[in-house]
Amino acid sequence: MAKTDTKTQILDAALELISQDGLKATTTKAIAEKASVNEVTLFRHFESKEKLFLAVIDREAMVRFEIIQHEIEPSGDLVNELTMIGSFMSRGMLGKANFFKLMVMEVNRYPEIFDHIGAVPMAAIDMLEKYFDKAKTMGIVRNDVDSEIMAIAFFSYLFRILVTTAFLGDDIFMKNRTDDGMRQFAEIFVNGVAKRSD
Amino acid sequence: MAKTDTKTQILDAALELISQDGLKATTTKAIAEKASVNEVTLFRHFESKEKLFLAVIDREAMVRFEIIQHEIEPSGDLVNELTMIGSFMSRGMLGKANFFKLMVMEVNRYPEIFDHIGAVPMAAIDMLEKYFDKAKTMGIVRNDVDSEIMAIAFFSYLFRILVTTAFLGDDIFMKNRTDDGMRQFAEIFVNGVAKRSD
DNA sequence: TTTGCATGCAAGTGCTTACTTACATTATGG
DNA sequence: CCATAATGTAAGTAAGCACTTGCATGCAAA
Repeated sequence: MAKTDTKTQILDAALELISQDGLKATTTKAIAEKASVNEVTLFRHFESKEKLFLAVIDREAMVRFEIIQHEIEPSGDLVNELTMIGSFMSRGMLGKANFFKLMVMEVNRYPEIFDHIGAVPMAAIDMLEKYFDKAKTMGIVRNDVDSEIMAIAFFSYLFRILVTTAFLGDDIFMKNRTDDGMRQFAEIFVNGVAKRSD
Repeated sequence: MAKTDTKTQILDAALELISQDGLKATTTKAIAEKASVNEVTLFRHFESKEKLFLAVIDREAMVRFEIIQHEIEPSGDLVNELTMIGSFMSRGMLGKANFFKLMVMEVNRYPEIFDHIGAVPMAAIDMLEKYFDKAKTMGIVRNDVDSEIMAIAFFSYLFRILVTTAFLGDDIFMKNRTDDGMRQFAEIFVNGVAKRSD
């Protein structure tokens, strides 16, 4: 087996187990077993459990989703577009749910993780903010509310899905209605819950 | 020192430390020190670290906030009322942030915790749902969207505050604008972000 | 074939930590 | 003031775990 493959296997196993049980409760023996390698091999590659842990973070933090990078031009149909953006971002973030949980659980003991946790959410909020800014200039979104607040409000719904899925296995509040819920949320977000006078 | 006081001190210390570092990473010695009690006393009261942990959960799960129990009659001013309800619920939940974090971190190893995690959120969502139902009959809220979806959408904003505060120390997204943000969010939630034609 | 490198295997070391035991000390209520 | 219960102190035990060492094995390139 090539060296790089072994390393990858160990990193994968470490990510999965540490995100499940926490760093302290995860043994190097268990990681090695999950990676189908000898425990000694683990130490030969990473020296210590802590360095392995930090290597996991380094590797995962590298992979940004390009997904969120590019900006989106508002088309006019806010509800439809936000439904798609929301579903898209949600899927992207859920792909990193394990890593998110791992960081959040260990940030107390490793404060240097802190900045990584916010990175993806901040990028998502940033993209949404720009989207709303453009929609304002197009005259389809209100001018009297800060775009960042809009972005954070919208993002909060996605964040709830991420957190519940990462920590509890699935969206315990929406259960199996998550997909349908996104459209209904977008509807509320765009038009509000208040009854229109017209 | 009376027996009950000692027990309480140990339970308090255990809650604080375990919610910080996780069960496995928290030592009985550290808990005893924080509680200003001898380590042996801890074992005399709780037999084992695990039983102490479960005792913490039992105690905390007992204290429901009556806060959320009673229903609220919509007054007509949705934005103002939801701002107040949101701030109120948020404060109530933040008072249990440590316990929330503890449960969420250990639920993988102790699945029996699961039901406790959802209890408070479900109660909050339930109350909001009833609130929107009543507001519908009063004709101030749209009838074409499910009240539960509305409740979950609104709750998601509170949930984000809870999670970020519990795990990261404060609301990293809204930073120091949390209070002001609640009103702006309520505004968006009630009236939507779309520009009105009228 | 040979050399070197990655891995496996077996055994062990030293430290931490949950938990115990035996005894001394303090506090409290009758 | 005495009896009893609660707590402190000191020391130790047993187990788990991170990490090491020495050696054998297989594999791939020269």
